[in-house]
Amino acid sequence: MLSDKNVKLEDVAKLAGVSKTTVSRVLNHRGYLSQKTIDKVHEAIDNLNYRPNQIARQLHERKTNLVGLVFPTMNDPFFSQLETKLDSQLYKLGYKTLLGNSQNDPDREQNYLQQLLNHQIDGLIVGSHNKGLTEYNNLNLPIISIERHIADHIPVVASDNYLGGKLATQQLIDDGCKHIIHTNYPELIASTNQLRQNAYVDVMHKNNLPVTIYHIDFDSSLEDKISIIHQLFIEHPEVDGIFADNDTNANLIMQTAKKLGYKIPEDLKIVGFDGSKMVQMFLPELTTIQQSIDQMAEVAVELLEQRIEGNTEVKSVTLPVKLIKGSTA
Amino acid sequence: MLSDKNVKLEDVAKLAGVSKTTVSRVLNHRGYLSQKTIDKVHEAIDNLNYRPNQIARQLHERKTNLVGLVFPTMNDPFFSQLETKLDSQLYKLGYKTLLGNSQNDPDREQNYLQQLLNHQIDGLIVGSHNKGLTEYNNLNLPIISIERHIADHIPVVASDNYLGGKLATQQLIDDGCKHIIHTNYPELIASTNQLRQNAYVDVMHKNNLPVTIYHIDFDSSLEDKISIIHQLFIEHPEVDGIFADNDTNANLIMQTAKKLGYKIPEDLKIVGFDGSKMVQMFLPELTTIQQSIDQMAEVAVELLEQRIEGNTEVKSVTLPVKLIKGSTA
DNA sequence: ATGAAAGCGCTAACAC
DNA sequence: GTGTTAGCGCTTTCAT
Repeated sequence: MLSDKNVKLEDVAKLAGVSKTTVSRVLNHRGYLSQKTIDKVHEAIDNLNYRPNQIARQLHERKTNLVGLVFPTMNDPFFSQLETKLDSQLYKLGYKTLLGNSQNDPDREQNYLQQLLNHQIDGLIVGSHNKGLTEYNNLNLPIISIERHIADHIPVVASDNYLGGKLATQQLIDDGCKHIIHTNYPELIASTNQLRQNAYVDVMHKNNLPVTIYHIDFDSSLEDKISIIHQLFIEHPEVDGIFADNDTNANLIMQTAKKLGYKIPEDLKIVGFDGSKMVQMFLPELTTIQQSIDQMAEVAVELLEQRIEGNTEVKSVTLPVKLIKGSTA
Repeated sequence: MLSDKNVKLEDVAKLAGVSKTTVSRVLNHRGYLSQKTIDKVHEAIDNLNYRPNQIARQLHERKTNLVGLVFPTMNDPFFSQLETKLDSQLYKLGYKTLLGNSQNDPDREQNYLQQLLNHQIDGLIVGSHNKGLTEYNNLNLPIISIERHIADHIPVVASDNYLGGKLATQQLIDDGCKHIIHTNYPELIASTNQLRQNAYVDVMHKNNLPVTIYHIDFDSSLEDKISIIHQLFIEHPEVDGIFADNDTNANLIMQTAKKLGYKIPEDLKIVGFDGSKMVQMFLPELTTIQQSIDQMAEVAVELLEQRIEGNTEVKSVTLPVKLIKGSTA
C-alpha cells in the first residue's frame, strides 16, 4: 500500500482530469456534480489513497474541532471518570480532545493554556484547581468550568456541594458521632469544594458540636497526606466520625485508622465524597456522597456546544448528589 | 483586555511599521535584526495581545507537534496511570496529546484513527486491544505500540509478561496451593497478555498441576465479570489459588470470594497483575505482579521520538516486572 | 538589516 | 455542471 503523505487534492484532480474545485465539491458533497465525475474522482482518491489535510481545511474555516481539557491529573478516580466521559461526549459531537494535565502546577497550566490556544482550539473545559490564574479572564474563547469558579462570565457545572456536605455531616450525627472532623483543601481557593466545608460547619454549629478541620492538599505526596492523617489521630484521639472531602482521602483515613487499631464503623465512622465508579469498585463498603460525574461531563459538553454555537446566555448548572450507604457510616 | 482573535501577523507588522517578514523573524529569532526593530515589534505584539496561529504555521511546516493516543479507556487504573505519564513525557518534548479512547470498539478505533490522521498528527502511541485492525499496517506514520503486537514493523514496549506469569504462579505454588486457576482474556488476540497465560500453563505442567483458565473480557460489564467469577467458584469449589491477569479482576475475585465465605489468604490465595499506583493505594494488601508502568510510558515516548526523527531502526523493548508481596498470597 | 512575493493544501466566490 | 482565482496566516527564498 502506498503512503498517502504528500498526496494532495491537486494530485487527485490531475489524475481524475478535473479541477481542484470539483474534487473539493465531491469531498464535501456540495453543488451539482454528474455521477460520472463523482465516480472518476472517487476512483482517483482510492488509487492515490488520498486523505484531505485537516490543517489546510482548518486554516480556511477557522475551526479546528479541537476542544482542550485542562485538569490537574488523569490518575485519579474522579478525574479519570470525568475525562473519559468528556472525551466520549465530545467525540459524539465530532470534536477531538486535546489533553492538558497541569498537575496543578500554575506555570504548567498557564503554559498548557497558551499552547492549547495556539492550536486554535474551538473550546475549553477546565477543572484545574489553581488559584488565581487570571489568564482565563482575558480569553475570548468558549470555556466551561467544572467544579470551580473562574470568572463571572464563565459557566460552571458543579455538584450541589453544600447539600453533599450537609448529608455527610448529618449522617455522622445521626450515627451518634460527637467528635466529627472534616478534611478539605488547605485554602479558600476558587473551588466549590469549599461549600462542602461550609455545610459541615453550619450543621455542626446547629447541633452545638465542635468544628475541627484538617487540610489535606490534593497535590501533596501520598506520604504527606498520610502524615497529616496520622497527626489528626494523635491530636484528636477522641474522634469518632470523619467527613473526608474526597474518597481517596477517605480511603487513606480508613487505612490509617485501622493500623492504629480503630474498628470501623464501631469506633470510627467515615463518609467520603465523589462516589466514582472506580472507588465503588475497589471500596464498595465506603459510605460516600456520590456526585453525578457522568452527568457533569454530559452537561459540560452541552453547555460548551452552546457557547461554541454563539449562545452567550449559557447559565451555570448545579447537579444533584446522593448519599451512598456503605458500611463505614 | 482586548480579544486576540483575528489579530494576525500583518496587524502587528502594520502597527510596528515593518514588514510581515520582520515580525516573523522576531518571533522565530531568525536572521539579523536591530534591537530597535525587535523592541518595536514586541511592543506591537503586546499591545495587540497577538498570538501566532499554529494552524498556519503547521500548514507550512508540515508538523503539528500533536501525538495521538489510542487506548481502550482512561477509566482504569493501569491506563490512567499510563496515559498520565505519556502525556507528561510528551509535554516535555513539546508535543501535545490528542486523545482517542476507543472503548475497544473496532469501529470507533478505526474512526479515531482516521480522524487523528486527518489532524496530521506527528506520531501515534497505541495500546488498544482490538483484534485485527489492519489499518495500522498501511500507515506511513511513526507508531509505537504498548503491550500489543500490531505489525512487524511497529516497535512494541511491553513488560516481561512471561516472567510475570511465572512469578505469580510460582508464588501460589510456593504457598502450597494445589488448585490454581488463572483468569485472562477470552481469545488469542494480539495482546502480550497471552504470555502471562503461557507462563501459567508451563509452570503448572512442570509441577504436574491441573490447568484451569477462565476468560474474563476486559470490556464486558461489571455484572458480567462478577457473574463469571461466581461461576468459577461454583464449578471449582476446590480452588485454593487464583492468578488474575489484572488487579481489577483480582479485586472482584477477592470481593466475591469473601462474600462466599472464603478467608483470604487462609482458604484462598490471590495474585494480581499490574501494580498501578491507584490499586496500590486502594488495595495495598493485594499481592501482585507490578509492571513498570511509568517506565513504559517513558520508553514509548523515547522510541516515538526516535521514529519521528527518522530513525527506522527502532527496536522493541521489554521491561522488568516484580512481585509485590502483600497479604493475599 | 529589511522587504516583496511565492507557497503550504484547501475552500468558496464568481465566472462560464 | 465545472473551472479560475483569490484568499486563510504564516514562513521563507531571493532581492536590495
